Amino acid sequence: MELKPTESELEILQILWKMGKATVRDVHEELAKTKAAGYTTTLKLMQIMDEKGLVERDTTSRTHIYKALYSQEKAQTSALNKILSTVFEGSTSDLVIQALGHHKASKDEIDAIKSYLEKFDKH
Amino acid sequence: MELKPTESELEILQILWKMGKATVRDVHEELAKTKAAGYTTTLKLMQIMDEKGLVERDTTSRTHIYKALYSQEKAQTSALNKILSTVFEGSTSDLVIQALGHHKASKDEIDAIKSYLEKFDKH
DNA sequence: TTTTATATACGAATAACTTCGTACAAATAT
DNA sequence: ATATTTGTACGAAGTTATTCGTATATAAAA
Repeated sequence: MELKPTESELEILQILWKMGKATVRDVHEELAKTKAAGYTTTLKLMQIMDEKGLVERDTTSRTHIYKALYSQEKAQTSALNKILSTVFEGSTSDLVIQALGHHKASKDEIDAIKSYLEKFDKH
Repeated sequence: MELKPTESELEILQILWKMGKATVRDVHEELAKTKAAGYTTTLKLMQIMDEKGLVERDTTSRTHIYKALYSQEKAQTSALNKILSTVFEGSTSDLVIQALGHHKASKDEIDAIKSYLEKFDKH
């Protein structure tokens, strides 16, 4: 089960995560807002994603309805694992501190992280 | 200045970050430990990286000496930016919490993060 | 000195990913 | 009814990245 979305596939997944269910046209129009691409290009990509099992589609109607099978959380975990091993030498704390340092989180975000960290004291 | 390392180039950069300075053979032997690849493949990649400005090389001797110009920190920032926008919808706290949740940090790491967070209270 | 090992350069084959054109079927509009 | 629009399927061209073979030069070994 070698299922790792490519760059373009990830763009489509992002839209599917937001929309839940969507047609090729839905996705394509959303995509067109930020990127120039032909309709059949999007179609082809989504067909490939279906073959790979990244999405599933309901083909009962002429216009197929797609939804993501590869979840956002799976993508998050995979992305974190990858950069941890390739650029952070496995150090979670380095990653976290870098993230906090360069992408200034809001007060609320900081609080959310602090309260999350409390869990680690609770045992 | 469009300088973004590819997957293979990143593997080589990782080795250069560790070694500081290295020859093609140095890098290739290190690479061979985890991956099968011909010597000239590594050579070619490193030549391309030189053209791109990802590395620089001293060519005064027959055996060229390479070192990374693209720093590990730059790679870290770039990697974080990318996954923040592609899979974390820009939420640093989501990223941090996911990172802490799935890759259990050691007590020391948690402490390092906590003390880092104190800075955010200091104003 | 002659062979052998090791180095770079570079063209080209291969592979992976992306994009598009065309064919054709079904739905909608005229 | 006929034309137009909208949909899928699919082959293939285009692009980018990766891999490798061969030529050639230098250094080291025999």
